[in-house]
Amino acid sequence: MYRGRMPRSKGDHEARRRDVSAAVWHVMATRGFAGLTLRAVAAELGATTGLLTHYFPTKRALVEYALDLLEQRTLSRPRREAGQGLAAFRDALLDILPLTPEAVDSNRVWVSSWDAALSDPALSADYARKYAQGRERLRARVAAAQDLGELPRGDPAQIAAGAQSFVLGLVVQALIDPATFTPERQVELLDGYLAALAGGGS
Amino acid sequence: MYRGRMPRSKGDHEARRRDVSAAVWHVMATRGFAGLTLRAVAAELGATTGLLTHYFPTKRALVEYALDLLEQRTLSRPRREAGQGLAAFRDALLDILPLTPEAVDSNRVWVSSWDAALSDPALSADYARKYAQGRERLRARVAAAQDLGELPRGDPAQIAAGAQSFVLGLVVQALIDPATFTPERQVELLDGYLAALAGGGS
DNA sequence: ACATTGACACAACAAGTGTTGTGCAACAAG
DNA sequence: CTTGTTGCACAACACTTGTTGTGTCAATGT
Repeated sequence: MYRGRMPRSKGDHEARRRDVSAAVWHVMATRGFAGLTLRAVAAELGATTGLLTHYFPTKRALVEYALDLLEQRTLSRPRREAGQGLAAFRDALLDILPLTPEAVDSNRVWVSSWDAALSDPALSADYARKYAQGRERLRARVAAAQDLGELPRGDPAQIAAGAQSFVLGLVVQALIDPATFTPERQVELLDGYLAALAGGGS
Repeated sequence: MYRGRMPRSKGDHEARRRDVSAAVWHVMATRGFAGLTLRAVAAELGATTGLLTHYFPTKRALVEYALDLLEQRTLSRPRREAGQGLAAFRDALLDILPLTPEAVDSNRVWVSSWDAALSDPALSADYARKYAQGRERLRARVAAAQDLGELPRGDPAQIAAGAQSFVLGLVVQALIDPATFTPERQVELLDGYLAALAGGGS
């Protein structure tokens, strides 16, 4: 006996894949990477596992697609771009922090996936590449700020790497202890860091 | 038919529990939290799952014991204590970084457990508490450095929180991309950070 | 109107999981 | 030597997991 819901019309294959991926995203954000099971995703979607295997041959393919989509969405999200030089550098760092609920979810997924990434050399290398790209973007902004005289001279790549570490650690702290690391506190800490970089005023 | 190995003599119950926990530790460091299975631990130990259930009623108890032991061992490990003031602050931060293979393993286990911690409010609160303790210890060292005039005035708690974020992010980067973030590079980045804190010299 | 095809539900599968129970060996106490 | 007790192997358990196959509905092309 068939008691399924009305299926989608044809032709929106890719759109449906994104729907599925969104469900994956939500399950990961709430239950963590370890709690990411096909049946949980299906339940989140109000469907069965048959739907999932229809759109993705294997679980790994599903997760990879979801992570790629997350990265792509992260890259194309609306960014702050209020200023130039040091302000632009600050904006880029603020964009990483979990200051909004959506950003919290994204970072949550991110951190959760580290466990799997550290056990899988291929994934690990992929992550290393993505972080290196992020560092390169930061480096360009550091150099621009230096040209404007807003940051002291010094290897911009090293400054970028340090700033990336700083916000990355801040992300982790904010996720684990959101009560202490409120959005205001995060911004405060970041500004303190930038002030120290700029030259040590109080 | 019984073909078991020679069992230990009696009375070393707690010692055997630590052996088991060491195996847990190793499995977590190599296969990640997701790969931590009772049979994997048993195999690592050259035993069966029956041994594990003999010493621990449930898997959760086993993991909790292993994590507690990790924390305890981390707290009681030999620490650098070369100097005072800013040097002591630096030493405390260096102690966190994965500069040695053992420290890499410890941090590896740590990062792996974040996934589970973020999905479990109780664990999450526990981690938040531990991090807060670490911050408090750092705060004391910051204050001491300020008293010596080696660090400029400013809220020592905020400086400690920032430094903790910095090293924490550096830990993650070093684990994911050890080729880029070699021990020397890590120390270099940390010293750059401290130099910026101290007042912005190149 | 009919055939085809895409979109799923549903059930079953093998493999792996944590857990439980039974039983044997070695030690310790009487 | 007997008798308990500890330390563990071994096997079976109920369950969850990813995966596969089959069947049925709705949409589409002809």
